[in-house]
Amino acid sequence: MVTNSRAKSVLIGTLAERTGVNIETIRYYERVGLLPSPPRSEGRWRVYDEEHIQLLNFVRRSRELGFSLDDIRALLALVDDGNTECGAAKKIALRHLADVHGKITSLKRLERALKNMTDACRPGDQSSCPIIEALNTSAEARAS
Amino acid sequence: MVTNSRAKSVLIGTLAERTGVNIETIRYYERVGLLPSPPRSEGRWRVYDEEHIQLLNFVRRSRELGFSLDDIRALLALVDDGNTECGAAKKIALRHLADVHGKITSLKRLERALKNMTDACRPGDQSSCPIIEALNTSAEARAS
DNA sequence: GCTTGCATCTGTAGCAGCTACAGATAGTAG
DNA sequence: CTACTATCTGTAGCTGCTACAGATGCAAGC
Repeated sequence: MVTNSRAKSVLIGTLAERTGVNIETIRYYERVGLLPSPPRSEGRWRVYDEEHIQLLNFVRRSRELGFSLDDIRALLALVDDGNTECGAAKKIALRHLADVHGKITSLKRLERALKNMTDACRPGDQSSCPIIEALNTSAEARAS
Repeated sequence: MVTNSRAKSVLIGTLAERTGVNIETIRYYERVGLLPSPPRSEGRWRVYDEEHIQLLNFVRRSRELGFSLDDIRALLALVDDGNTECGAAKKIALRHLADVHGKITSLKRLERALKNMTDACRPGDQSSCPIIEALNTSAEARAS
């Protein structure tokens, strides 16, 4: 028994509300092939159903985890293929994890350097600004 | 005694080499008002001197520390004013530091979430992929 | 039927911070 | 004079949206 008649369909505004994704962003995702083009009403309005909502939620959560649109396309392709074998998905996630880890490492380095600079700077206490000094001094000079 | 004659001037290619900044990037910085327009040769080629090299090095190091071009513009304005009082520079640096710190915090959260996902995923070990599951499951469901 | 008022439509441009290319000159070495 | 390289300008592309303008769609009230 097909339950088509019970699948309540919604317009883009409702989809946006339900998923917390901006309307313009939804259209953007469709344009770049991340979401399928939904059927249109007589007046050419996009009409979405439950499946679209699930799909967009998947995309939103992936974005919240920082996956690139390319990664998400790949993950969605795996889902579409009914691929339950984890290998490919794990590979994508691990690569992303390594990327995030690398970003954290370099941001921490940055944080330390900035903290050193700002700690050295005590306004009113001296005549020259160590921040400006640091930026004016060559890396080689600072290393020595 | 003016030592103008001893200031060796260089073309953009040499400036790029000396500072490690891409030629196109140098022209871009000039276009967006980060660097002053240098004098031109007869044939309309940009001619730089020592001061330009110093300036571009300042910009490069600031970029390496993650300052935005807007921040760098502000820092350069302080230098130009001969402002040796640290207050303004420190404010800029502290704001940036807070920004970096915030980024680290949210990336760490991300890292943990990703690690949980990938740890749960043992390819070949089970029938459904926990990564895909996680992305398919609503945040509310996961929280409960 | 007609108007009001909102939702949605398409297409385009903007954000940061570059990077890359095409096609035109400038300058130099042989 | 010819090659060859350097530089020039102007424009478009990258990621992931976001914001507009101007044109329609559509339901409700009068």
